[in-house]
Amino acid sequence: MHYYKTALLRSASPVLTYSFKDKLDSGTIVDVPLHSRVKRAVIIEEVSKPSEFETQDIINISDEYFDNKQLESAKFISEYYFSSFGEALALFQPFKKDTKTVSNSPNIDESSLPTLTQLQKKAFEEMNKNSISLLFGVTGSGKTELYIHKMYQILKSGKSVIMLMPEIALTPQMLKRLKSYFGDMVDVWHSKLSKKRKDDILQRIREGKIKIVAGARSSLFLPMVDLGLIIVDEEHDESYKANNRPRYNARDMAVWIGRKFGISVWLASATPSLTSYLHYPVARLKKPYIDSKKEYRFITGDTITPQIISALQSNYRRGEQSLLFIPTRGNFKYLYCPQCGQTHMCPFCSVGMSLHRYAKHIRCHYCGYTEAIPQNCSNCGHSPLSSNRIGTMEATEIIKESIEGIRVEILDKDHITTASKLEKALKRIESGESDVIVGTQMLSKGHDYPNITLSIITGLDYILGISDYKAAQKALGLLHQIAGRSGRSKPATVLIQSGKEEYFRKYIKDYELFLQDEEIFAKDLYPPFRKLARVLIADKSDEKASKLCHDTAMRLKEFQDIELIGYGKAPVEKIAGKYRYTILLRAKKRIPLLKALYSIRSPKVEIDMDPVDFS
DNA sequence: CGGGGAGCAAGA
DNA sequence: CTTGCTCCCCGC
Repeated sequence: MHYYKTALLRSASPVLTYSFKDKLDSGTIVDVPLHSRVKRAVIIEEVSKPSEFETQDIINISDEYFDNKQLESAKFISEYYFSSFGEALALFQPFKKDTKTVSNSPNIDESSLPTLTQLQKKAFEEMNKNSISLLFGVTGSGKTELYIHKMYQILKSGKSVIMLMPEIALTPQMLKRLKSYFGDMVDVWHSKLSKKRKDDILQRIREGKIKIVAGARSSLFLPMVDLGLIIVDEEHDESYKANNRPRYNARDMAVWIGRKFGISVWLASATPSLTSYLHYPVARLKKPYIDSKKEYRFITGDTITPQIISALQSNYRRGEQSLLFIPTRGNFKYLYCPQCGQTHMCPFCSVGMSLHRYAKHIRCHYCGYTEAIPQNCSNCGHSPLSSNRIGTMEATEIIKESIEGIRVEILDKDHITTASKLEKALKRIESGESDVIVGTQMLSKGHDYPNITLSIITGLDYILGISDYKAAQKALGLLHQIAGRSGRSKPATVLIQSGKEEYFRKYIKDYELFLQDEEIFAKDLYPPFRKLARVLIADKSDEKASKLCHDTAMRLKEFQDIELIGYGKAPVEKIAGKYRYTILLRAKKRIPLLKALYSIRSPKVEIDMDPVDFS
């Protein structure tokens, strides 16, 4: 009889030991009995007969298995991101035994590939010098052409490609474009595909027929035959971080997998994260494809002002298309100065403090420091401070009331719920059936709107003031991404609603200059110079949660080489009837941080490594 | 995760 | 003392 440690798929339980008459390989997926039910589990390793308990027999051996790379990656995820082995393995799509694979290098005519400009060629060579590198290319500089050339190169060597994109940037446009070069060797992958579609795609991936997958973060775990390249498009995007267990970051995992298994990794963005900018060799791609004229003008106010309406109106009369950006209305309000754009900052964390009007205070989401609601701006003394925010619906109503006959397209999470809705909306925009596009962050991700001649960005000071160390990166990123959506074919105006003209003007033309200043801000405080971890505690009993939070924080306080930034009520105090508390930790090195976190590990606390969401 | 035993409250 | 229900432990 043989004995095996097995991980129960999707289960938070630790690995359990089962027996079987034959020798089994690590990674084999089997059925095991548990509590008189049948569970899917994965063979981890053979062990000697356990003495403390009677083992049960494995019921069935499936023809599916995880390969060694998947096992190793899952092990890392479970250890670094604090999940069970079974939860981490459940991220992966298994291989199937006896699958016949076609491992040919496909026949593509190199001359059919898009021609690269001199600048693109130079960036391409630069990118190929290292196995992991960052393509820092402004919007419209033609990053996709470089992807296509690199994909061709990888395919020619008989290998395959995963291209990660933020879910909502996964447009039919991109797929169509890739298909025009690589035909049915390309397909998509995301969580909303039907079971049938997924099975079909999986089979073709396993057979090696699909050599390029463009997909959301879960695509990283597909059973590609001989993976040679991972592209992470829009690498700065926070949606690469999973917000439930395992709380992995797909961008960071792409790099980990690349390093570990010798797979090339291309990170790419017009507005890269400070972390990637400082960590990886950078290839710059500066000049836009069509270098059209863009004029930046700053306007004041904090809602849809008459100035905005009149700008929209005159652009509409000229028969031109406009774009209006409105920040997503988040869970939190921020007090900011309508005069100078300043938000009240936490003296300890250098992040904006959020407004809790019912509790009559402002609070830092990192350390919990609170102050009475200030009456005057801490920067210029102006009073009163503002916390007004409007949504896409209200903005649309105002526009429609003010400008007769104007056709408005709304692009936000509430209106664009499916891929087909997005496709239809983009079609209406392209064909000129819409005069104004009103939208949230969704506007900034990957879509092209070739005819926009007026972009208006509202509420930028609100973004800059949110309680997040990346607030400035988000605000500047948005400005670059949205401004980059306009003036693709003709001169365009960008109206920026902000009291911080001097600040934003400095960085409009060059995001790299911003990153250099951001580096100074992050030193000694934030990633990549410091590691952050968040502990989340939730319980139906407020007292229990509060006590556990306090006790855990006290235990963490004892550790050397880690810093307890703060602990207490979470910014969102209650979800689904459970009271929420958080602890935020900072450390210079990951090892002492992980050590401390392992000591408090329990089913009652959730650990979030490298958090991006602090709510 | 999820079955089932412990432990406690209401019912007869 | 039975029945019902929640919580928490632990599974192999």
